[in-house]
Amino acid sequence: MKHYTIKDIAKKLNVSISTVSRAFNDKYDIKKETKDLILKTAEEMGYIPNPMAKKLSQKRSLNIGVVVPEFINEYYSEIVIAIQEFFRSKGYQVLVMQSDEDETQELTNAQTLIHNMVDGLIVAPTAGYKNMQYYQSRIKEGYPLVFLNRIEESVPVSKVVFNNTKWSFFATEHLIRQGYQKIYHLSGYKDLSVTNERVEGFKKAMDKNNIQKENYKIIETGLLAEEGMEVVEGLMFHHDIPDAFFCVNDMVAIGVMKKLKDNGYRIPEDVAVVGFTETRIAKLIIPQLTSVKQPTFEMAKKAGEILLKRITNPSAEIETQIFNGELNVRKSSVREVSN
Amino acid sequence: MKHYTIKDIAKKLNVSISTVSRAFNDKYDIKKETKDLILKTAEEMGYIPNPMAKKLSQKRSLNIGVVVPEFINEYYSEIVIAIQEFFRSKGYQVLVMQSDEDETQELTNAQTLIHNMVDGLIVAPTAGYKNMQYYQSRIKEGYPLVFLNRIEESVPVSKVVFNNTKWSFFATEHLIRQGYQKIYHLSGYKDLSVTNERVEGFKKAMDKNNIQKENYKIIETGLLAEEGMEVVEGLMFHHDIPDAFFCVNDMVAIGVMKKLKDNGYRIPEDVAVVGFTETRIAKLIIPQLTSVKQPTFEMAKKAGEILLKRITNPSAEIETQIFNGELNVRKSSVREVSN
DNA sequence: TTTTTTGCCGAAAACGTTTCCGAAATTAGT
DNA sequence: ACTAATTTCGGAAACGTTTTCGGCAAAAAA
Repeated sequence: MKHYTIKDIAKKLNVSISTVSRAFNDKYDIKKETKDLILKTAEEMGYIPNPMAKKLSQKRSLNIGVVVPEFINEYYSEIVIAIQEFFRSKGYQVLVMQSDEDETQELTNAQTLIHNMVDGLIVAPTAGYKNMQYYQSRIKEGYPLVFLNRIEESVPVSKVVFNNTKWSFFATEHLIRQGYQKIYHLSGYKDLSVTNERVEGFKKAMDKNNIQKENYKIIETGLLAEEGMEVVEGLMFHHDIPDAFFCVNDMVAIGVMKKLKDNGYRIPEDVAVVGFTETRIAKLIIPQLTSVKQPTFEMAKKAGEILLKRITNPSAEIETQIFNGELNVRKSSVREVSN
Repeated sequence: MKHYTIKDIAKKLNVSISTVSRAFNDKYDIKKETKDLILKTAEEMGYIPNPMAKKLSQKRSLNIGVVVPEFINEYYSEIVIAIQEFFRSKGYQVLVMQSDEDETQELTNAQTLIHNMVDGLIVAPTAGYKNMQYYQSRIKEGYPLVFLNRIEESVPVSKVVFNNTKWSFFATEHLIRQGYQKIYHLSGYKDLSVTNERVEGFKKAMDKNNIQKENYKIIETGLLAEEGMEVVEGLMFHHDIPDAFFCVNDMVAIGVMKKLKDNGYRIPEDVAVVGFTETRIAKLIIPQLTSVKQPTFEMAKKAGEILLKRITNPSAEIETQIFNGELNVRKSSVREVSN
């Protein structure tokens, strides 16, 4: 009922508040018996330390901030869950804020968390990178910060990223090997590092296989299924449906598949579709969707580890971790009758 | 760089710290000019008030806690986003924690948030309700608390819920009207209020339409697609595939559809499938999935409103809000050729 | 002019901890 | 038994705010 404080315990036991404080933070000199006594009666009284006071005097909050662009697509949900799991075991609490793919919101989120004295921050930036100057300043002040997944090269900060170029390349080459000639890449927002990298991988595969420029296209879209559908609609109007679509994510791929099937195209016989950043739905849709799986859990955990290292040891050096994934080939992109 | 405090400003301007404090919280007597001067120089110095100190002395945090069972299914993601949006405009920050459908974790989450002095808490309980005693105690202490969506009847607390019984009834009747005779309900976890309510609605529809007990079944599952698939597999083994499946959510429905289609069943000609708590994928899958749409956004906002009212006016009375949705009929459950 | 009100502000206590510093009590060393 | 070292503890400052109380001017009322 009433919130007891350290003072109440001290009064009750006729000891000083410093002694009581010592009992809880066992790094100080205190007789074992008095410590036990204090802890016991504190327990009995139902004492709960006030975290605000603790943070105020300790200058740390045991809180970690996470800023993600969204968590409506399961990718960032998984990331957040993994980060929470990691930090929970270390005694930290993870506060999550989402930016709704809006740069201004992202800045507000980061500021709010920092002003709330989170001990460190993991940020998956949204497109645009207008906030880099702000992050730069925090970094200069020594604020523990780790960037995740969407990265501005110029900022000297620890980063955890996926090797988009490489796996985009693999996914594209897979399509080429299957015999699909004309391949269009639906590329997500531009100005986004992941997008640019995937475009790069796509182009590389085209170059390496000597596919001429008139036989591929890069079409900018968003991350939603509807946007994939719109693109296909536009292409149908111009009688310009290619042999294969390589999409920025599964949702767009599913939109593409939907529109194609609605219009009588057979997948994969007529048109192949490949996604990226595999989600659970890839295995459930018919035909099953080929996609690149990212090691979401491991990436999130690594980001946590780097941040924690940086928090406990302020002079820990900046590190960049690049992760690889796997291409899960499924029916949506194989011409032969196989799995 | 250096974090300035209220003292620094006071010293610089030769005023007292109380005057500076007054300048920021304009409810106190202070001359307009000095206030402006203080605010201006504070701005120049890049002063940021320390939230911990503020919370410590004000006894409130301007933080709101939200505990959800998971946010991997887009339902709770949307809920959280809507709650954040609501509170952000009121100057509150929303801290999110997820319980991974685990009661112990849920308790830890709620405790963590409360110990961190969130001004109020919105909880969507996980199955089991073992933590009700804890919540009871908080409520007795006057802690602002709103329950969302999964409710224990016995606890006297403000609640925001969806009318599961009613819409489960409607969805089931829709199947009956379409001429499907034998209908199985895949019901999610037992012990969960939403599950029980939907089962109730399902049974009501059966009763009202005089469908005999041997022509329907209620099968307990989880919330994942895989579990829907397993059920179908089991039923196929016993040559017991019904005319229609009414599923606890879209993911299970999709699992069911997948397994059925893989085994040559046509949907909806041979078997109909209906989901619940509509997600984006419902429109994208083929055939499109009939599902019950919940007013996620409005429900979340209402929960926020009730909580805020309770925070600003501690004697605000308990209220229960029951929401209705809509049944979006799509191809997966209509026999006639229509849209 | 004297008294009362008003406007503005400073001093200081309070919020609940941690932690430095020194003192008392105990133990060890000779 | 006397000094030295060690253990254990209390006092008090500090963290950065808010807020109560009261004081002193200036303005208003008498």
